[in-house]
Amino acid sequence: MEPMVEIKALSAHAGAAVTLQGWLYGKRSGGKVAFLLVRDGTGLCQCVVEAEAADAFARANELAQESSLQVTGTVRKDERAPGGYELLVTAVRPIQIAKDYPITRKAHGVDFLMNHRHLWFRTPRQTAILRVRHRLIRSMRAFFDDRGFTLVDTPILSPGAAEGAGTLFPVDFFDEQVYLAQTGQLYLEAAAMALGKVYCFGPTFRAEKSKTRRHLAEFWMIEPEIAFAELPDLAELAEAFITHLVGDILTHCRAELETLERDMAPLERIAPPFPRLTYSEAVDLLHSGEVHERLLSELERDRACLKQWQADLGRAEEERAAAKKGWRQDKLDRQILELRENIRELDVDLRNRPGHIENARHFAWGNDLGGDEETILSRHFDKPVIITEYPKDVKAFYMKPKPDDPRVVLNLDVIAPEGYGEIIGGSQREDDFDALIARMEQEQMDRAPYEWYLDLRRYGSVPHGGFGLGVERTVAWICGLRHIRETIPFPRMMGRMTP
RNA sequence: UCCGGCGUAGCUCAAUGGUAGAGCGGGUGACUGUUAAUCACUAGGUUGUAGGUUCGAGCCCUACCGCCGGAGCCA
Repeated sequence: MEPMVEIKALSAHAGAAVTLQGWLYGKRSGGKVAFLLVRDGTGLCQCVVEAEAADAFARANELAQESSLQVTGTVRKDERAPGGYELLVTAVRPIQIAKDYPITRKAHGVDFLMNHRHLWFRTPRQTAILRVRHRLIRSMRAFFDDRGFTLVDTPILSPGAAEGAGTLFPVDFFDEQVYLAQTGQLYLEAAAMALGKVYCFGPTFRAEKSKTRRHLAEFWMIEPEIAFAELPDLAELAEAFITHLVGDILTHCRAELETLERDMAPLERIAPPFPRLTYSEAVDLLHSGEVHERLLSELERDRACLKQWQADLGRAEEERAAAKKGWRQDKLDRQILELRENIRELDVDLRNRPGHIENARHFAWGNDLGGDEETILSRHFDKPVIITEYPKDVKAFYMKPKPDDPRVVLNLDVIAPEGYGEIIGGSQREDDFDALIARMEQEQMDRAPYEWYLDLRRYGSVPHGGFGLGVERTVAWICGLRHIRETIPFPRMMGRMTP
């Protein structure tokens, strides 16, 4: 038999007879010629079956969308073929004939697609996202591996613990109530005292009842932890880390980003130094006339934009009504759907916006920065923003207060550009035994389960810290996705457990 | 938990309170270098559920269920 070839390698076999195996992505057929669009996970290839190849032609006509098959033929360069190469078919071998494949090559709604997630990710857009995710994870691990970090796996089952117990998933562990981990951090601190620089990478679980485009109940997080590191070291590491990730995706996943129609210009700008401001400076910025003016002018601009879109929609609908059947109508349908969705979204946004602007202007020092504030701050810059030194009261017990201003802690958040929200959260940890237990008492925490953790402060405590980066939010940002649910093969979120 | 929006054919959507429709997909046939092909024919419905108002409800009212995304919380 002819050599089995992957579609991505077709160009190296021009003129040769080869066999492809894969699935039928689409088909156009007629009396004298059939075009099979075959995908194999590495690419798409148009396979031309002419009626003279009678057996192949007959079999080609039996195939429906997503049937599995092998096709043999001669590779040839052709301008008209997507990808530039096509296969002139001599034999078609169906493996299994699919019937009534539910996802057609037309528009579908989110709920329908989510219910068919197991099939949905066969489409070019979804496979592009999954490839970016893969490359991103590989880049993340390479970044730490190349800098002398050791991967340490932390447990997924963890004893209750006090911190935000309300947001954990309870699990029955031999009649004992334990929880799914929401971070590996405490264990990682122990590992850092053994190995110096460590990281963990794994799933993490949050039972927050959040149904937004930024939330998953189960997501993946990579967390470095470093002995002898202070807040500025962490900020520098986070900056280098993100720069590395974006650069790596831009070099290795251009085709995928093009498939996703991601505007790459904002990504090309990602380079050190990132803007850094303290929480207090961020609050001042929110209060500033400069920001207020900008928000108001953006509001005006977006209102004009809404009107423009509504006009576009009206025009498209008129044109749709007048259009003849066929691809022209099809294209208009797509435009209309997209416009409607954008309009609905912007309309809601515009109605909420004046309130947000007022909230920002009167934001009180001491509150945690919410999604709106983050968005406002991130829109003020065109790179990720590092915000440090939040009020102690809104942060976790293990964060080290700033020596000369104990109202705040030595923490950092990194806010992604373009409104994608917080992608990194971390801190320098409290390394002093007495200060740590004082804080735990303040929070009325039960000390017993933490004795092992306190040992780290008893035996050779050193300044240290780390952060966690959310994989899915980072994928969503880099790919420019509207929703985080597309960034993970099988999303787990409130109200969604299948498939 | 709160706020807002939406539930009509397998899918995406139409339908002044007055005979439930289109496109796609499925089926049958025709046609051919097609690009989410095209043309003709065809099958396909308890309008989310339960009440109510009305001569008459897909449309109005009430409750519930489901979905969407925003707040809170967070990566």
